[in-house]
Amino acid sequence: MQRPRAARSDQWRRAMRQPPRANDYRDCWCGDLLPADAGRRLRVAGWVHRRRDHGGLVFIDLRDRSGLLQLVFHPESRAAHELAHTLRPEHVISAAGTLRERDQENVNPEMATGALELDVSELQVLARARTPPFAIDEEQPIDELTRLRYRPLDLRRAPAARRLALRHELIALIRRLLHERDFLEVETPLLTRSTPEGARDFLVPSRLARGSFYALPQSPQLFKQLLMVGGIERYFQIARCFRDEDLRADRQPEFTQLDLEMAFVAEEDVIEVIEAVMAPVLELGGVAVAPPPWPRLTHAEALARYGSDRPDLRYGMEIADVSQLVAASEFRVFTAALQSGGVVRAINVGQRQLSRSALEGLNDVVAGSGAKAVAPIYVGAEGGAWTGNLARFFSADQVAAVNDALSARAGDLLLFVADEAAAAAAALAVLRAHFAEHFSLIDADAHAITWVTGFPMFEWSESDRRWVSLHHPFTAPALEAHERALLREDPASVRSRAYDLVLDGVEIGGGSIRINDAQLQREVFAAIGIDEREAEERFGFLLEALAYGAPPHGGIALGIDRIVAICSGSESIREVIAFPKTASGLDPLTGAPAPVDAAQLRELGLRQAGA
RNA sequence: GGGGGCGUAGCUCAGCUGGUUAGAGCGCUGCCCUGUCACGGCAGAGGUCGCGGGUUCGAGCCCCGUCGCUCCCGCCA
Repeated sequence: MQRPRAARSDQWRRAMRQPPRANDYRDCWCGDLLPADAGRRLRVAGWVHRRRDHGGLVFIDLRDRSGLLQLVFHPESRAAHELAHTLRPEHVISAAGTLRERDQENVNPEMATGALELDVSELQVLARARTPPFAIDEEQPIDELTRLRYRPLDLRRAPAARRLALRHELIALIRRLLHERDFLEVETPLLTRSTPEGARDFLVPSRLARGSFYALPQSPQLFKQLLMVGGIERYFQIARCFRDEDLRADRQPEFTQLDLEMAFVAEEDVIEVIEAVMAPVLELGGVAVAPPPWPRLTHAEALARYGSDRPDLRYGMEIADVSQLVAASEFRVFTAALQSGGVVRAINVGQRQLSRSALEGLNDVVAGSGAKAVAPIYVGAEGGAWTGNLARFFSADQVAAVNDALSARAGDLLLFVADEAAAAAAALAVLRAHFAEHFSLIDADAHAITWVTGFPMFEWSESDRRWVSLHHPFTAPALEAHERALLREDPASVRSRAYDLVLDGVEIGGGSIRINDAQLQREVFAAIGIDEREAEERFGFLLEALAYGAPPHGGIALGIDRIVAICSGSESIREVIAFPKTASGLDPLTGAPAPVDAAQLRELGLRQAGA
């Protein structure tokens, strides 16, 4: 097998801003030394990155966070030279000597300090290292389980260190920009009470109140609203959030949000702040998006044109609704779907020839979306007439109208889905994503960001047999005071004042204008089946706070992990979290979660069920 | 909860249609080497083929189960 060439450049490492305080270990960083430093007598410390032992001369590449520096051991410095033979990768050493400029022919142009080397006269081994389970000095991909099991070693590798450094830079910028805009960073409790709506809570048993439990927060939502009532006016937090649900590449049981809330604001105020903060953050992260103001799509528009409420705008193939255009056709699949209240929608895949089996395979591609089938039609060369065995069901006028709606040209492949609106949208969204991937339509450097607004306030939950909040129950409805009866009478018609931020088809944040009136909050609770008593019991503290003069307020939460993942080109947010968990919620490093002593359980008043 | 992919040396992988003693590169150990920078040379060690069961004269390979990793659906306001 061809062995991938190890990265030889350590240029990515950021220059350290100031030298370390000189002590017994070191007085300089490795990676920052310049030719002007040649001649200095200095001491460096770090890990043995690589060793090249010639028997006579010994070369060591020494690594610290700032980068690499070559150490040379000459036989003349006998003690150091002898000790140098015993060095192995990842041993921790401190070395003192004279920094020299290398002879011209010995310069390594691929190394930031490649024109320099430290002529070592004194070597101290601070710690020996076992042979690491994988090489630190290569970029070769290692099985993720192994990396997590040995995460401290993995973090020594350049890609992991680079991602953590980027994460820090982005968060530091966020803090600075929000500080400049008069936001206060306020911490909120991690031990709080369980709330009924939303994700499953992680519970923490109470020792002092036996039989009762804290919950880890799914987000600081309620606390930030209380901070608004408390007159903080502009709050933010880099907040850890916890949700006990099944995991994905972009979901961890604990994750980090930029949580933010503002008083006396409407949608535009929150959006303006986020654009002002996130534009420079994305720029620093190397993600080039259009300058603000960023585009807005309504929820309905996003579903109609892209089939998804988090549309990926990096590629075209917009969906067109052709229901009216084919209603009079002879094609029973279409007309039957329309008669039962469904829709016929299509995308134009462009000049693509797919084999018969590939076309049939599309049915499998959309299978998970609930739609039954995909009907492919090719646009022929002659005047846009359709080819294939479905063509005969459509009149020339119908063909022309559909071609027009899809901007179809000769040779284009059109894909139709006839189904209930939601299933059709989902299927076409899957097809868009499938072809974007399959035909490599997405330029690695291309990014597209958009707001999605105008969400429905509620959606019907078939499993719970009730309306549930699409965003959360504290989101304000887009209703005038005299329209409030709609919350009871026609919940489906009510829009909320929520907004999502979508980058490259990933929901990176969402927020809303909140309810600041206790009575309206009660009515919204009632609409989702939380009666007066339950509302008082679970959310009494919120209702009480709202009753004491709550300013109009709203905010947003942005997924820091997802943002850093996109900025660093990571497939999974695990890559941008120092100590992540596996897809089954385990930490291979610590072994968490783990059983506890019976005594610990007793103290908490807990007993294991069964057994 | 459901579906797909993966699991062979410390790491990354190969292993044909089921057939002799399971291989490679890197790493590791020992020796040699004074200008290397993925140093080089010589020699060597290293395997519960994830685990359990089954089929077979014979299983790394086929079947069943199970565990782990991973992706997706459900779920995640």
